[in-house]
Amino acid sequence: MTEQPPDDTHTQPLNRRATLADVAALAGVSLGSASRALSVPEQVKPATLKKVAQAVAALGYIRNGSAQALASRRTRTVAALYPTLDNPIFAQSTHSMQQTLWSLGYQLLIASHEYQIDNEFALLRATVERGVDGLILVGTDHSQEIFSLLHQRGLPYVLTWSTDDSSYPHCVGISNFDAARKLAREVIAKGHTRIGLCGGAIDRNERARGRRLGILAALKEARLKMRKDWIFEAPFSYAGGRQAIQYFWSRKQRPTAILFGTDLQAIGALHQCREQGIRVPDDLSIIGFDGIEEAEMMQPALTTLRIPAHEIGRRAAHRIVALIEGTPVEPEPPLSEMLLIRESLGQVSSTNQR
Amino acid sequence: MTEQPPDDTHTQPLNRRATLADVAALAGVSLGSASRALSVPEQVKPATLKKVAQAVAALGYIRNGSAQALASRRTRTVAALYPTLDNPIFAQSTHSMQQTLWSLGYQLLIASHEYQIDNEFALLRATVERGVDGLILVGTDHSQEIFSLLHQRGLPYVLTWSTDDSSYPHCVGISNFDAARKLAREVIAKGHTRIGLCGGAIDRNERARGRRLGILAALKEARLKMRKDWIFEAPFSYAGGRQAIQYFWSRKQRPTAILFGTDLQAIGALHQCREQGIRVPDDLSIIGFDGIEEAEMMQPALTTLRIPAHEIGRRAAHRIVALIEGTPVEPEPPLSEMLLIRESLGQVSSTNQR
DNA sequence: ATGAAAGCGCTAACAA
DNA sequence: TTGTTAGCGCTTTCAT
Repeated sequence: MTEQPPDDTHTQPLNRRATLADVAALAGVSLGSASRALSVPEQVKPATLKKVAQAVAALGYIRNGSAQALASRRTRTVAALYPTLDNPIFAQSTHSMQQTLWSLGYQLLIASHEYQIDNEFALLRATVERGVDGLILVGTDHSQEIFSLLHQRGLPYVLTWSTDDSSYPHCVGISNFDAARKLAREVIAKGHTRIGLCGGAIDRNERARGRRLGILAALKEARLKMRKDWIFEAPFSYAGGRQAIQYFWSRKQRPTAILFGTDLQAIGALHQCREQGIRVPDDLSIIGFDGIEEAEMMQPALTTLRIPAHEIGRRAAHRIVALIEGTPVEPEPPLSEMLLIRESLGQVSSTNQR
Repeated sequence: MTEQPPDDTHTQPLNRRATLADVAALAGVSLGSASRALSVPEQVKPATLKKVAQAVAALGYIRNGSAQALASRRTRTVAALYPTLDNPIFAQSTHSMQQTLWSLGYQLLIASHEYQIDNEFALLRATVERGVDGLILVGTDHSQEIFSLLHQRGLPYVLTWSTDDSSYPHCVGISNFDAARKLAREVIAKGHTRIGLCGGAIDRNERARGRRLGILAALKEARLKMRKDWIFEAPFSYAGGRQAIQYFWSRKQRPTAILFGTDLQAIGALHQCREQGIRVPDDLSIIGFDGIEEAEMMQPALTTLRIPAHEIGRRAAHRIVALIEGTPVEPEPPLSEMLLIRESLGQVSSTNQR
């Protein structure tokens, strides 16, 4: 009798992690069938399916995603690259994006470069290296390197948040220019003529640029001019807004209204006004941009413009999956923002006509 | 003369994506040397290194992470599983976690189950399948399934946010029980005897549980009793806090102070009080928990307790890498929280002694 | 519907 | 220090 190598497969647990080959062996089918049972069950006979399922359960088998990705050249993962996650407006879109992708059978890989815009390429490179089937980027203004890499690798991508400065058909967002102009017109309609502006860095950020230009356009329409020293640049944070108030209030000439690039800044500004005893909106009107929930909670409540962040997340998710899977998609219809006129924007009265 | 297959390597770009073999060929070295040049450059002669680097640049070569992971069984990726990203306190820790991991050569994969706690296992499974070297979880209270999977796969993990209810040596967080008791003592010290509590669901959430128990302990010490109908459970959101105020103010007996499970709820409550004309802190004191930046911006400013979210992110990142790489680590020293006593907590006066 | 077998692109052990 | 080579665990033709 020939000496047989021991075959423990059916009698005791493996001392190593179960592979698909183990599953196949235990189920008494070939490796190919086991693979198909998991990936394309409709091509497999129910009986086979059942045997495989039992073996999977018995072994506690979990697919090795790396091997699967290597063999199939697909990862079923989409990456979203954000400037930061520290702004509630981005966190909002993340949520619906993840839910939607999950429901479509994809995972979401989230990363952020924290406004170190030069890191964006490094981040993208690392993400591509790790392996993703598609990307969702924030904004339309990215370095040439980035687009080159994307094209060179044939990676589908969706641009989100804005449609400004781009003719790419897969932009899911609003026109920041139009939105900001609309908001500025409201401010002007309240009688303001002395209007300041606090934006963020506009380098590689067409959102900040579009907002600034939209405001300037509205002023121009109304034959108002923007003083150079009433354009202030600050970080996109509460602290940035505080700095802006300190800056404007240290000037000899002060505006009666300030339009901020983000709600985060505007809320910081509101807080700083309280510290300095500046009455809002009597002494100064403050206007945000984004429409985060916190804006409504402030005292006075912040006037702002709501960006449909959840809708952006949802649509971007559907779109990137369509691009990955080659489903035809129409060019994206524009999304619409909503004005939220609240207490922090006041009518100009004799009080602040100095 | 034998017919030779054309060798375009040196003359024209490849029509397919470059592999490490292409790099090696172009550099005139072996596959192994090329691999080492990228992974363990210190083991390679500078001249070789240079040739490989040039070939990489010339071909625009990017490593295939899946293949690398398959061959090496390491992904250099850590996943962090959050309940939600829609709370600024989590977004904060995410930031420092990512920075730290990146600096240590790891990528961060972020996912959240949005308080669908039953999804946590599915999320973990998908994450493990995709391939990660280690995990960072929020909280100590997870299902048995989760710990089983982690142990079965030999995956290192760190538990964050709290040290309550766990003897696991790799917990990076605070004692929610102690912290909440400390906070409640402050409230009692201000003369409050009629104290309400608004927490969140305590199922699979030892943080919510610890906070509730800490408050009850402080009351007991002071020989105060907690009325059953003054314990209200609401979602961890602004809306949840609003509901709580509606609930408490519809009771015949009302508390003079309410302790909330999170700042999000407390801020929603502050807002609802304004809506209903309830004066804070004259009619009611409101106390939060977390110490998010927004707490300070409110009018009145919210009394709360700061959780060192950034520190948690940083330490968890260092720790998980140490566990992955087998570096010895001490058990985690406890982190400390900080009381932030602000306007929303008032002294009890005759006014609210009904 | 299933089986056999050839890779996917890389790492790591081994030999030189 | 470098080259050679055998896998890593899976998918996917191609037969059957």
